[in-house]
Amino acid sequence: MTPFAENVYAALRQVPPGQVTTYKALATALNTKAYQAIGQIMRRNPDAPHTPCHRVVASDGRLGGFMGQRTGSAMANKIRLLESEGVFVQDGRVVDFDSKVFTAFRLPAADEKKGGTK
DNA sequence: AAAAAGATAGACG
DNA sequence: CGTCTATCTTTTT
Repeated sequence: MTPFAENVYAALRQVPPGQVTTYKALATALNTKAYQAIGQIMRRNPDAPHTPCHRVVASDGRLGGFMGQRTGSAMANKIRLLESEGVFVQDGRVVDFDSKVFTAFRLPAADEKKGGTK
């Protein structure tokens, strides 16, 4: 597990159901510009399905590319999952995306070291 | 160790 | 609207 990925998960995990985040938001939360790097980690998803990569969308509100394909019935299955959380997707785009984008990350890279209480 | 690829975003014409 | 570049990490050879 890479430290960077850990931060990505920490931020992604902060996204509540019914909401979605964008690569840009994650990158900003991690104080980095590697939008692709974040997507890269998602693609491998070393911590799947613990990491809701389907909850991450492009800055335009589009789904982007999840299972390695921007189109396909397989992706439709993922969309169905989002609907279950309250995130509807139409035409490959998130409905009311502007109101569902979550960018209030708590800056996990700050010091989520977890040492517990001590 | 080095090189290539990757699910983006932004800017320019 | 379409095309190109910049950015960082991960993975593979």
